[in-house]
Amino acid sequence: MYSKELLKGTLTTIILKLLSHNGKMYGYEITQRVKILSDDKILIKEGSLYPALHKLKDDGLVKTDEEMIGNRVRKYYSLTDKGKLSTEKKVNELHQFIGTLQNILTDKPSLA
Amino acid sequence: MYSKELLKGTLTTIILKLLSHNGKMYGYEITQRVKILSDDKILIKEGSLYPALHKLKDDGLVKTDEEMIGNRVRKYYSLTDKGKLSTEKKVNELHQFIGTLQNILTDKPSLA
DNA sequence: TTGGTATACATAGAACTTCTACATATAATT
DNA sequence: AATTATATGTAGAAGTTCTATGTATACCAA
Repeated sequence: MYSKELLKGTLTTIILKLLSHNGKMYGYEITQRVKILSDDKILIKEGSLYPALHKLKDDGLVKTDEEMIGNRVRKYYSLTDKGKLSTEKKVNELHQFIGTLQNILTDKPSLA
Repeated sequence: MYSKELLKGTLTTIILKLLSHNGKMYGYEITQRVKILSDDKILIKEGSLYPALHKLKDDGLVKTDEEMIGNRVRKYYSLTDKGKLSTEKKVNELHQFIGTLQNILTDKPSLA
């Protein structure tokens, strides 16, 4: 399990990227997918996930549709067009940030 | 300039790594070094840097010594033994986190 | 049938980091 | 004389994620 602080700033991008890759997902599914992809090192809590999803919806980046699974409602999230554009930008930015971080961790100028 | 949130959780590790690499540095020097290493994309503000440095000192990871430069005091920061151990751990953790992030951004399981 | 675990969504309030904005002061440049 | 760069620092705001809790269904084992 990573230090909690590391995830800050990346959670939204992670969620968007997973939705982009998988079309539509529901909340619990996202937590499980991240758990698997991170080899159990990133465990997203409900208190992190749902506020993040609600904010994405408020911002118009994702939309929801509900399906009945047996007796209960499952809420699927998927990207809007605006969300698709935003995902691309955020993923690019994160890739660049990772590159910059690696420069710093080796203390080499970016130009090298 | 990156979205501000991305830096969260990595600033302390960046500071420690720079101190590890350079022996001793003063605050302003750290901001300038990060500016160069990040190609102007990470601009650490005083309000971020000094609280972070003070916390590192409170936690015993860095120590300070002051030098007179002309009429003014310059405060140099350097790693304690505890700080050196901590730096190694944090840098390793950050490298692993970056690897995990890259897996997620390509949506591949860690084991692959 | 009781208890525990997994699934599934959600909120309130705490904790933490970084930011904006401000304050202070010297040195160098225009 | 005014501005910019150097240099350290604090107060309070903003933002994200976490802990803890609540609700409910489904499944399995004892």
